[in-house]
Amino acid sequence: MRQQLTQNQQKVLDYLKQQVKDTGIPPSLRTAAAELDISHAAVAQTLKSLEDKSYIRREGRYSRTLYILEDTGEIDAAQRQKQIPVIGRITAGLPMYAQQEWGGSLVLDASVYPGQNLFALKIQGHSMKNAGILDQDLAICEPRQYARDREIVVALIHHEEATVKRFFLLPDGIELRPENPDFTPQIYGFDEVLIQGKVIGIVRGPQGMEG
Amino acid sequence: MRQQLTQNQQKVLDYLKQQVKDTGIPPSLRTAAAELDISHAAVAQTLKSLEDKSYIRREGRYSRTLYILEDTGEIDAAQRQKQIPVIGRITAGLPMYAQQEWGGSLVLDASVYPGQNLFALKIQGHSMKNAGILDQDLAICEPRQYARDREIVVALIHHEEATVKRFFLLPDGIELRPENPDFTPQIYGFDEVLIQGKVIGIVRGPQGMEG
DNA sequence: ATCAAATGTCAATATAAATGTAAAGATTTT
DNA sequence: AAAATCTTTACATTTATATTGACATTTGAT
Repeated sequence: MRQQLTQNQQKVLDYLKQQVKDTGIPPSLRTAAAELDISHAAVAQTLKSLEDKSYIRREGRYSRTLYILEDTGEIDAAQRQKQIPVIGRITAGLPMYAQQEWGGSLVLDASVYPGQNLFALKIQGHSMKNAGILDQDLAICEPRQYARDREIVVALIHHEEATVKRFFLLPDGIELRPENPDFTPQIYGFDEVLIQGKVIGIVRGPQGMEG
Repeated sequence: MRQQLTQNQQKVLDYLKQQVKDTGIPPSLRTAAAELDISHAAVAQTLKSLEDKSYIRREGRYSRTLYILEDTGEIDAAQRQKQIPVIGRITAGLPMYAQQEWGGSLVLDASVYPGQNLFALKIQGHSMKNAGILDQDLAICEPRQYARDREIVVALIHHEEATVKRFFLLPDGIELRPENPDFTPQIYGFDEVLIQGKVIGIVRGPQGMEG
């Protein structure tokens, strides 16, 4: 939902719309200023406000182009919102119970991530780098007690160490394979690994983009 | 556990929540006062009580920001949600902001992605694989006409081709470097490249996890 | 290509409107 | 009695609006 406009901002926007409709091109600052009976710099400031509020868009530093954005009328945002818990960080050695600790919650788009009882897990380490999963990413997970071959899963090893790896079913056990040549695949017996969920997505924020 | 609210405090809090849900921003004291049919100072006093009981949080001495808190102490999900447009294809000639090119919108967590006028761009291809950016990912971008060295940016080449690459400023031009040995860095003159934004995050859905 | 005109930007400053704060005291609720 | 609520009024701060002038860039005519 766009922020509401002040009276003045609405007036300027109306004028812009009218001009574009009449002449096909937006007016210059000084033309608009003369018409609205204010200074050109005042117009520039109001345009800045309009852009901040997403009613118009401009580009370049000295470009004269200006686009008027229509309301997309997308009223379904509230319905598409989904809130999921972020499970506390997974440090090797910590028992799973400790991971129930509150790591906050995350709002995401329900149309991108369908499913119920999803949870998020903060990735620690670079073992899945080649699968496009980096340190500090949030892995969006769907709870699951089983896994299919080649799926990326959250697995609990020896009931204490949780990890995100690619899953392979072997005749006599389970292989958890990292996606990074610096790490080696590990093979476990069926009773050593508990599948906790399947990774269905990734959310990476600004901090994660800096590495 | 938070202290219980009085009837009046609950009423004011409900009103605040409704406003945030409807308009996206909390009302001013006097707007709320008019709506609740009391004086603005009365509203201020109730807000004080609500803050003491940790149902809301405000900051600064004269700041207008107000956060509605969940019982976990986090900012309310409705207030954290942000809707941004998804840029579909970038077609020759047309600017990104030509609304017809929008491919819908995306809901995301404002506390993860701060900033105004963010937009999302669907990644095409594997050229940024080693930066953890895969085909079909949604790159969350902050609009910017410039870039600093080593930042990952959205660049428009020859006014028609939009691409996501790592940016390097050379003495006599711009290098756009892929993060994938199968691709080669490209060097352009200053007038061949338009920076459109900086990539501040990634959202990957279930489809993107299958490759 | 060159140059003048038109245009957009920026900074400093000023003013008005909107908004938040505080104090003092009255009324109501618990 | 104590706490919560309310009103009025004065004041402080922020935000929106406006002006002026110097400057950078683009446009268009020559």
